Amino acid sequence: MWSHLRKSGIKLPKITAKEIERKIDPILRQMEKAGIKLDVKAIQLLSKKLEAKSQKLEASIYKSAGEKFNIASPLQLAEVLFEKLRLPSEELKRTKSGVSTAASELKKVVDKHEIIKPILEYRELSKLLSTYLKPLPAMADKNSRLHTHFGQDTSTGRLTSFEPNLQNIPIKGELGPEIRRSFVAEKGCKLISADYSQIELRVVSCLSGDPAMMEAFSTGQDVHARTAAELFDVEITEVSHDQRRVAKTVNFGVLYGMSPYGLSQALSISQDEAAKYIGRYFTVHSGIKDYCNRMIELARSEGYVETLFGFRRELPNINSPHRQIAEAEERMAINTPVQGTAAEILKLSMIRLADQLKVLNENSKIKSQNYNSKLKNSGILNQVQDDDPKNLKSCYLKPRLILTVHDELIVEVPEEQAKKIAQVMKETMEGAVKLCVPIEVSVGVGENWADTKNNVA
DNA sequence: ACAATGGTCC
DNA sequence: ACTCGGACCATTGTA
Repeated sequence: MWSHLRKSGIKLPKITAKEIERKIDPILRQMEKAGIKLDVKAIQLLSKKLEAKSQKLEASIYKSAGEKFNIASPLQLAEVLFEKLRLPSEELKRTKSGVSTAASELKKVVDKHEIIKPILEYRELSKLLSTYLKPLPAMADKNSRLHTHFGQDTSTGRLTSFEPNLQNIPIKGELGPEIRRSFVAEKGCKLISADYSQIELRVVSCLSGDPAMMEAFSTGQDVHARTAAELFDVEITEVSHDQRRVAKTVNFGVLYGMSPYGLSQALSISQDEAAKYIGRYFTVHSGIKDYCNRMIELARSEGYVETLFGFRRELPNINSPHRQIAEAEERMAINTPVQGTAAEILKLSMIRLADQLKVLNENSKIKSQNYNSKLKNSGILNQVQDDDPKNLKSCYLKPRLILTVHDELIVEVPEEQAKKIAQVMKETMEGAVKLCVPIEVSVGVGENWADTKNNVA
């Protein structure tokens, strides 16, 4: 499907999607076994703090409402807000059971009543408490490590994480970093996080061959700023925060097969205005537009689309007479090759990195003698990671992959090796595939997951 | 046990 | 009326 790209500066490892799946499997099992350490004390402290705050909010909500009710029930909440308190609901979305109480809707009436703000805040805290703060400590093993399970059966080739899902740990807001601070490195070790910068946009620029977008990446521009410059017809240096935000949303929208409605919702603007942006975007980026049309046509005639490495997704309903069903699959036809190829690049980099780490371990000058003294000094003989206590020596202070979050890899390494391995990760990931544009990876080292984001290695 | 609703991540 | 890709999980409320 992509053989025509071979002449466009792209160079691919001789490997198929199936082989990638086969090779990634033992790596995933090793990562599951290794797990990631949770600072149980810290997370329980945070939990207590937020619980107290949550109760105060609860009381304040009951007071504003003039009655007690179940805030977690959309049904009861809607009744209180839109019947008892008579808040205007005309502008808000409906669900099957009545007016939607989704945060995106409640925000529209936040100025109409004092009760809305505490509700939104209460919701946020409830979410964090019930999904992360309370359950995670209970799932940690005797060494405080969390062992997720990685799944490989998705429609685009992405990996999943479950029981617990460690791919949706909060990062946004004030509390996100607080929570991520509880994901820590073992004593004497560091976490290194390396993530691909705008990998999906780079992939689509390459799959489409769109000259403007390729140029943006090839010359190291801020791609969202550039898009903003194009959309608003200003110099790239004169782009405002807001213009860049809009452009960023449009860029993401492209990957999802955006419609004027979807974009209007995402940006809280009118559909007309959204349609203007889309029109302008596709005028400047006709290569992207052609890509979208090509994928839809391909799916219509062949019944499937493929990623760069040949992962196939069937789209049996793309010729459905039901517009809504057909259009949904059209968006999949656009998105799957992009998301799927990005996933393959990440998996390829995992395979390469696992090899690199193995070599590094075998050549390591830190031999068993040093291990022994290190172990004694650090006093952690009884809290290391491997299931088999007899293997303690060989696995402590051994760099290993422990987590992946779609465009990010996290390893845990002895601190004295952190700098070196951070560099290895960056090079390995950036060189995993040669696209027609450069691939950039940012790396950070820290004692915990949050700190890896502040520290450029 | 299951659908609906809502929310977290990339 | 509906509408932007891919996941997992908690809670409510009904069957």
